[in-house]
Amino acid sequence: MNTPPPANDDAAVDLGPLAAMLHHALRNAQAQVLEELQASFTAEDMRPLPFAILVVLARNPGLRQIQVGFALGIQPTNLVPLIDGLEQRGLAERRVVPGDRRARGLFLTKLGAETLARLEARAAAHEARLADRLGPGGREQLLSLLRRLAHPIPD
Amino acid sequence: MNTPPPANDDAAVDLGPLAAMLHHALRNAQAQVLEELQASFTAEDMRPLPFAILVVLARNPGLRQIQVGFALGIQPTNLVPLIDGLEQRGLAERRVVPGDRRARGLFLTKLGAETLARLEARAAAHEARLADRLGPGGREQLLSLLRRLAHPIPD
DNA sequence: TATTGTTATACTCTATAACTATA
DNA sequence: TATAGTTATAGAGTATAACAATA
Repeated sequence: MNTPPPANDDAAVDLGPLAAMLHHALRNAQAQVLEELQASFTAEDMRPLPFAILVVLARNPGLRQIQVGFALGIQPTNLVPLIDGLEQRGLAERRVVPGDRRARGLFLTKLGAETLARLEARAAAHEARLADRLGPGGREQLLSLLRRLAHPIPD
Repeated sequence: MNTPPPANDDAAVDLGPLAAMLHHALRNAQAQVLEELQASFTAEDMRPLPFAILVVLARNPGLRQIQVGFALGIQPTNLVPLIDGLEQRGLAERRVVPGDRRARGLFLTKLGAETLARLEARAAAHEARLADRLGPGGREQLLSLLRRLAHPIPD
């Protein structure tokens, strides 16, 4: 994204209630963090969304597409081209599931596992940089608050 | 978005490092908050991005497109169809700027100001709901942490 | 009848390149 | 030569409807 006010202008624009809206703050923070993570992935020609799929496949080999989609908030229909891409690059593969001929079990290839190891190292380094920016305890507190927002909570 | 794990499944999927990544938490929280804000805007047939433009125009009448884009992190080229939409709906208008015949000053119409008032009320109500979910002081703390993420900070 | 995966399609948001009319 | 706005275009990401194969 065209990251917003790098806080350097003189004749500042009055943002009114936007300045105090969580939606606005989330949008800006997410855009910045996404851009940084993407930048740290360019050397591997990878993006955050397919990376997330690789992470899930590594921990849950044989998972079906519908389950992967559910875990990551991706609709089955939108998952198809993402899996296609990973398969074409030789990072993941679809295999038939013994008991159910409709389903496809998803697996990381050897290349996929090796690539993922490098990607996770890059992601961890980025996360450490973010933690630095947030100060002691800031990251954990932020994660906790974000999780409360993510779940509507039947209160 | 297809909001992810509503925390009700039994055979949970292992998300590995994703579960502790700020990018992932931001994505989920942003998707949920965006969806809620959009839902609260549907009665006015409005979306968060053009709403943000209306807010800025209300506080900064006569602002040029390039300045609006800079304030909101929208490229001039992507702003054009957004302003077109607001203009076609009679909510905002482009006027010639006295000193510079290249530029366009942006203004809210009367209808735009009236519509915005209703939208801001809806946005404020949503914000209050989010604050409830975050507990005492949670919202302010979250805003502070998010702002630290949004600015790379030349440290 | 329901489920898994798929195709087709559309809309929103963001991105780059190149153009116009001014300055 | 640079700037404000614009057009054209492309790529992600997300959304719905409908279908084939299978359960």
